Amino acid sequence: MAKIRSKNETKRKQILAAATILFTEQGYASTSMDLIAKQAEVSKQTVYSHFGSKDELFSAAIQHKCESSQMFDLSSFDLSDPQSTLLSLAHRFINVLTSKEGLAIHKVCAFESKAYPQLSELYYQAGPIRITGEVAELMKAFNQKNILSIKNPWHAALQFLNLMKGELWMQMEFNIKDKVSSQEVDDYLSSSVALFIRGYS
Amino acid sequence: MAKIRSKNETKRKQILAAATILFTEQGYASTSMDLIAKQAEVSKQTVYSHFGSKDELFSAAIQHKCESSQMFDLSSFDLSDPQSTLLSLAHRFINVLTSKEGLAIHKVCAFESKAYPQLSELYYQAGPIRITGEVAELMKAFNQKNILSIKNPWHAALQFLNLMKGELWMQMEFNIKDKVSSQEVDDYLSSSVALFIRGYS
DNA sequence: AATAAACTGGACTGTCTAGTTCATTTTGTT
DNA sequence: AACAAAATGAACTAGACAGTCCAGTTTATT
Repeated sequence: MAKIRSKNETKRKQILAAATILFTEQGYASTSMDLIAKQAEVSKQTVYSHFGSKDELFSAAIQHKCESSQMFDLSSFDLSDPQSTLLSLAHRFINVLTSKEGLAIHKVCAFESKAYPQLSELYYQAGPIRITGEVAELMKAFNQKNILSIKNPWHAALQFLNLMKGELWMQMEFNIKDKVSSQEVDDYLSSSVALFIRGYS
Repeated sequence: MAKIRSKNETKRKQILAAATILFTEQGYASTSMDLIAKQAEVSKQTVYSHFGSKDELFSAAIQHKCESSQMFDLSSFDLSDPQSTLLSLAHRFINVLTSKEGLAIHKVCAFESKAYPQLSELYYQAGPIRITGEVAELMKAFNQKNILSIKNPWHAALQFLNLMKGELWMQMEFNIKDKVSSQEVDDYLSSSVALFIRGYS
């Protein structure tokens, strides 16, 4: 007469959601289990019943975040006009990069990389590496159609993405606000796309 | 009959040194005042006598670090051969960037940028902005001597430095080791310098 | 309806830490 | 030598936090 009841999946999700927000916003050390329980509208005991310890919950939260990260879909890109294609890609990349969520998890994983190497590796693979890989595919396509002359698509993808980051990334990383107009960003991206295309013609 | 005695400057330096190491290695929250005192070989009370609180000590440590950061000296560069000049600059930049110290303070300032905006701004100005400014001067010189055609030296400096960062920076940020041989770094830097020069010829 | 597991809320333990207090010792200055 | 400020070390306060315990309540399954 097994009366096996499964734990409430909804509560698990609530806990994970609250933990993800709090951990990425405040980091591991400054986030208490009491606050997570409160934020998740669940008793502390339930938190411990679903996730055994603070460590486990932190890992689960970061992992969850990495798995649910949506990627670019680059299949619909028009290859014939590299200038506008790369410019629109650049804008989309910058948007993802400088989103509140994207920034927060990046910071936490970088900061806790000593204490949780496996987590930062996970994020690294699910985030930066995956995006670079997709852009590298695009670079390969540009090369195959003789639109650009790219010997090493991986390098080209890294170069492109890093070029686009520019100053904006650091400003976001350091929480420095409103010093650059969107006009300035547009100018920077345009000139960087132009540099990239000239360099690979 | 003033018997004014100044506090021991050596001890102040010891405290600051210990605090800088511990704060950058472990972050603000995970570093205790007791440990700092122990590491500095000084009593806890002396720490509080020199620096009023943990906050003040943290600020002083970051500020100290920013002030003592040594910069590039770009005056000795040979402008006539941009390829080799930029390549050697790239290598020096990468070395500074990926040094243990450089990484540690970068991470802490990024992570604590919400709690200590003035400190992250300080670091931002003393580090990234200062370096970019110096490289921008070099770009201006290249342009004035008609060696490269650079309209916006600041943009060009940002582009150059971000290009050079490439994958290595992220690997260091996330503590991912020994996946890239120095040969691979050399290749990446060479091809990036070439891209930059082709783009600005 | 009966049952057992999931959940709640609150109290509790042990540990850690920022900051204080104080009696004692060291040290620079006159 | 005498003085006073600086430094020590150890104990102390007060609060936070991870994790546990428990008595009572809800809820899914049989």
